[in-house]
Amino acid sequence: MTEAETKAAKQSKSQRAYQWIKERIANHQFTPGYRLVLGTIAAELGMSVVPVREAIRQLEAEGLVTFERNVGAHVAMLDEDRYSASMQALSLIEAAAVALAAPTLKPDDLRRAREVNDHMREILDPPLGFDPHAFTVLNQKFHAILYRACPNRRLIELIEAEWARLGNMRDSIFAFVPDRARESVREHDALLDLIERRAPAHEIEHAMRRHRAGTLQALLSHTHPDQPVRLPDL
Amino acid sequence: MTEAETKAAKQSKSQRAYQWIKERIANHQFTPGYRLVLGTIAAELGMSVVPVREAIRQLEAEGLVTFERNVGAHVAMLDEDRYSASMQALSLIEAAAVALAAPTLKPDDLRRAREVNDHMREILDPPLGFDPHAFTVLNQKFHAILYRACPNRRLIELIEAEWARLGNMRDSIFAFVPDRARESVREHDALLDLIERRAPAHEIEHAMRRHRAGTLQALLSHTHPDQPVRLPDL
DNA sequence: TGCGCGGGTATCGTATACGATTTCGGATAC
DNA sequence: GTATCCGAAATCGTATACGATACCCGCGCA
Repeated sequence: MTEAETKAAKQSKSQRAYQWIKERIANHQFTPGYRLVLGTIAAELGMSVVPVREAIRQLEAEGLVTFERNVGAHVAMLDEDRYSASMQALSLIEAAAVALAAPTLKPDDLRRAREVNDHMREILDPPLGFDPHAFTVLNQKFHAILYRACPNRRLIELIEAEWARLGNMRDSIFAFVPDRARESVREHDALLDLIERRAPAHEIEHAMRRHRAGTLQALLSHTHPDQPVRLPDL
Repeated sequence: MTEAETKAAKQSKSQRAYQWIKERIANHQFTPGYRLVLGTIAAELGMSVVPVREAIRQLEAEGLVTFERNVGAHVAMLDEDRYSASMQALSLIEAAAVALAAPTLKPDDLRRAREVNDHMREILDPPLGFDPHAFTVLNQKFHAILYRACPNRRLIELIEAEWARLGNMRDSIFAFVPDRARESVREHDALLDLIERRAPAHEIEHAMRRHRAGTLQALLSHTHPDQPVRLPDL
């Protein structure tokens, strides 16, 4: 038995189910609204329904899954209002985290962030067409470098939980609004400049809020081209 | 069968267990570190262990309970660092929520908030000694009036989840540091003034952050009188 | 043709049962 | 007297079983 197998065996089945389902949701193998049938999942994982139910309860508490008595579980579907609210919450929390992280960021972190952002810039105009998924992955990486340096662990947890909640739709934005990608890269540069020159925390926080809000705004104006700006901003 | 009973019967046992345990934690009937034995709770509630396990898993996901494989569940115990981090997160999120809520607060809301705060001031110097618990209840009420008006529902959810997480220790602060209560009442007044005169959002947000941070600071200096200020503030 | 109505099936909710793991106390050796 | 080991008791983890509920579909009736 390998080390990995030993470790896996040590994990409870309910934990395995939890991770398995969460992974599929993150992957988009289970898309919003998808029905999670206890028996089917249990069979697929070679376990009984009990651990699967527990896993689903946990996911429900995290907001990734909705659960209805005597009906079943579905991958959570965020309507537009909820999505906007969640995105704004993420924006506010992440901005604070990055502002707190800024003074502790090492030159090496900044260098890595710049590398990622340069890579993002490079794939903006590729020979074979823009790849929104690749861009999104890099974008996430860029943000993570910044907020993960935050000394407040709880904020990091909250950011990542919210990030997971938004999961699905979040990724599609650069597919819908490729112009926003270009703008994002510029804003990333500006943000790194602010951090590098040790700008005051409130400036960094503000820049970060505007950056996230801009992305949300872009998505909203795309889905409702007729409606005016309506972000209740801070 | 009464209406209430019908409704109760319609709820799943796992939901009842969830609420029952959560209530006890909020009550301090189950204090941090208290061991939650599945069988005992199940017997007390007249159900089997399965629903109780589910309930505990949900509470674990919310951070109110810790769970260790093959060992059992305990009411979550926050060490000081975690507590500070969580409190700071609450401070940041609530400040944003109140800043967003401020423009929408009706004169009636403000009047109610003032009433609560006046009540808090009254019980600062009572004939029979200061009652920190009563003060805490009013304090919570005061804060809730403000942040509940926030148009962003998700922020409200996050605030209340964090509030529940902090639950236990949070309440004891005014018992430890009664002077902070006096200061709190003054800050509440100042905050209401800002809101009433429609101060810019960032001023309200800042005042709110300082208010919460001040309370945390008071608690920290109380538990470590020798140590200097060390709040990584925004 | 359209609309209830009833029954069958899929799925959920929970109890019970039992093997697995940890914990704790006592016996034994030093 | 202290440390260590062993076994019993407590508790956890999960499978299985079965009643309860909701959903689907076809039938009868208007």
